Amino acid sequence: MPGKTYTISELAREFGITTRTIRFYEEKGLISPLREGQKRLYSNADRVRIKLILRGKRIGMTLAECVDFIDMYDPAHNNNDQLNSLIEDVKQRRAQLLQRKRDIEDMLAGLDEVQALCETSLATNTPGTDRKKSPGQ
Amino acid sequence: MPGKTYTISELAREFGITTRTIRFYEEKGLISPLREGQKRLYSNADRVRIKLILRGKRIGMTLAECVDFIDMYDPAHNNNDQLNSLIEDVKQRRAQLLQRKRDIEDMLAGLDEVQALCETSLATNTPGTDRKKSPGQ
DNA sequence: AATGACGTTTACGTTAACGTAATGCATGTG
DNA sequence: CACATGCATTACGTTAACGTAAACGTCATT
Repeated sequence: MPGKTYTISELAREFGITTRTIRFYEEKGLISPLREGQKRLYSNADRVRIKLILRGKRIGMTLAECVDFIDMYDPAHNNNDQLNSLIEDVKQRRAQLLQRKRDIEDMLAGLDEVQALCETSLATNTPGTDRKKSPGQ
Repeated sequence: MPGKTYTISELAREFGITTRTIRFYEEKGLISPLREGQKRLYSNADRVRIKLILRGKRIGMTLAECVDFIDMYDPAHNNNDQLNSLIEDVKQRRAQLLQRKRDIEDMLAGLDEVQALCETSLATNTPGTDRKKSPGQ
């Protein structure tokens, strides 16, 4: 089985991005699809890389950071020195991610408060009718 | 008590950003410090806003999104219509944040795998000595 | 043969988020 | 007083991450 392949516009549709974006990622060395003549042919591995890139972007990573992150997965790390430095990288990234996770949890807590305030405000705001300025009680 | 105030460079140091950045945020209407003559005087409220901006940025929000987010907290929402639309906003943002939280958790899981691989690899990689290419077993 | 749907390359344009001078005022300090 | 330090304004420069337009190739329909 040769593995399913994708055209550029298939992937663009799937991920809700433009073909320009995909070509741009290639230009930047983020993906390297095969060619069938002139046309690009994307493997499932390419597809996954794009997915990882978009995931990274959602949490505020630059494309360069995304690459770094993705590169951790492929086994180009032979000797102990490289492995050790990779482990250091992993530690750093984990710390960063945990910070961001805290950020998100704080913001979620903030949203909870806002929503609670809104709802009690709605409840006391002349419930039922809601005309003009709601005259002072 | 008039409340503590800060100079621009105090805040810059505290947050590890440049004064240029702080002035830029003002230029964009993200903060509006008082003036003492020519000099800017930052209140604690200003300080908190900066903190919130930086938190937003860490998880990949644009400055505009940060403003939107921060604005949710101040009670400029009077009538029911505004409150309801605010609640809608909150819902959307919560969904987005939850997505990003999932993204982060997935990435953390990925890091766990990578680290595990590294460590087993280190363990079997001729433990103790580590010279040249470690001849095939 | 023309139309349209897809693909390609090349190249200039755009926006966000600052960086980096250059220049000037005010204040303290040896 | 000369000089350094801190803050200010004005304005041009820069980088990332694409957008957008032009101009062309290739099939399958019509």
